[in-house]
Amino acid sequence: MNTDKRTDILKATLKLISEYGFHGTPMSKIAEDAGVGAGTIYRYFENKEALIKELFLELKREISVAMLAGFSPEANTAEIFRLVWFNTFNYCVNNPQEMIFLEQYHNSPFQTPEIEAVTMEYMAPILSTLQAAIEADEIKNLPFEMITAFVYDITVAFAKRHISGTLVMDAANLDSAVRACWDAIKTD
Amino acid sequence: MNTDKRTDILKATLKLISEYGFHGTPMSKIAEDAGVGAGTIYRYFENKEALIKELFLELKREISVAMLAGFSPEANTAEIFRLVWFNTFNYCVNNPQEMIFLEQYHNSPFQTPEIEAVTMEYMAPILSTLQAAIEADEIKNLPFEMITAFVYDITVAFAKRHISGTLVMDAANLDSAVRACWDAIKTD
DNA sequence: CAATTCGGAATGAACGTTCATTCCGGAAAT
DNA sequence: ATTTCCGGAATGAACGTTCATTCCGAATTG
Repeated sequence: MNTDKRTDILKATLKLISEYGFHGTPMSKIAEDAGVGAGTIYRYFENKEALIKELFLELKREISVAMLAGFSPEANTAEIFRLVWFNTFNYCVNNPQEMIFLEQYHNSPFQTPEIEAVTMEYMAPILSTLQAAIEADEIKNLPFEMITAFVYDITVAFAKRHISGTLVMDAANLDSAVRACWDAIKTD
Repeated sequence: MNTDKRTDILKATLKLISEYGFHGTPMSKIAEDAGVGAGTIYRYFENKEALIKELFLELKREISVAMLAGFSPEANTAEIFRLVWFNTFNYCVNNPQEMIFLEQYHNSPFQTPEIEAVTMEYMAPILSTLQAAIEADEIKNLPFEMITAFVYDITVAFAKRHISGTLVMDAANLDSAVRACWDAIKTD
């Protein structure tokens, strides 16, 4: 476990920032939690901002991979939708720290324009499938950025409520939720 | 304009925090921007955290009032939905600083459980109307916290994309968006 | 094989800066 | 005259970052 200090530092950063926020977690605490000296962090990351950004990019890649897990272009469109939707929801619920960090970063004044480009890059594999579904008149002709809202943003909103206990997403509620989102974008 | 220093301080706080974030805006800058001495802030607010919390509560009330503006229980359910949806979207687009601040606060580790209670309190007027629409089988029998996601969370997501230029919400896109959200919750 | 040298990884005390908050002399109001 | 309000310099704690030093395994030497 102590062979890769870089990983230890990233893990500590994720844990602390998801709980205490960016300004609530000093570098000294990160060092302590990671079991390294304060100066050691600067052997792996240029500064605090770079550390946070690298963590963000790593988690963005991780959640994107999770969202598209098991995706195959041949499947039925409705089934693809459910798959990706549940993938997203499950990642958030099973990785609350990661989700909280991502949302915090997303809503912080770091640099918004770059983020969307990264998202698009990771979602590329599914783009042509969506386009085909639109042409086959299975789903409405909506911009990709609008469709993502029904798979990502709203799913994260549900996951947040579930984690905070505001809205318990049991099997019935989950089914209602994914159905509603599908009704939003399907044709008819 | 200078009679109410409290308001000046809140305005400066909103402007600076929406641009630079919580830790990016020192009290000294807020004082400077509000045109008051640094110590004066502490005559109106106990400390920085209290100042930010009061601003949040004030904005939460403001956006809630805006969301329900023009609402009358007698109207058609679909029309009520469109009204509230557009109210929400327009508030966000016309008050980007307020929206950014609210989202930042919402995703910060201040105190999440209390926030939802405040939201519910302000949304109370529309609750019985929603319940009636469910009983009349006009909309699906979904928990209130699920319906809010299709009015608030997803609308904010669209507003964010619109402001950042990722997805220009012209008349056509707006209509598509509100239609999709309505399709999500309406009965077949 | 033992002793010595070497170099980069790791350390954490120290530094300079920034910040939230306090304090107090003076201005304004009553 | 007395009370209330205000400003901004002063304060001290906390922070990110640096850097002189230590540590340690591997390479080199005798």
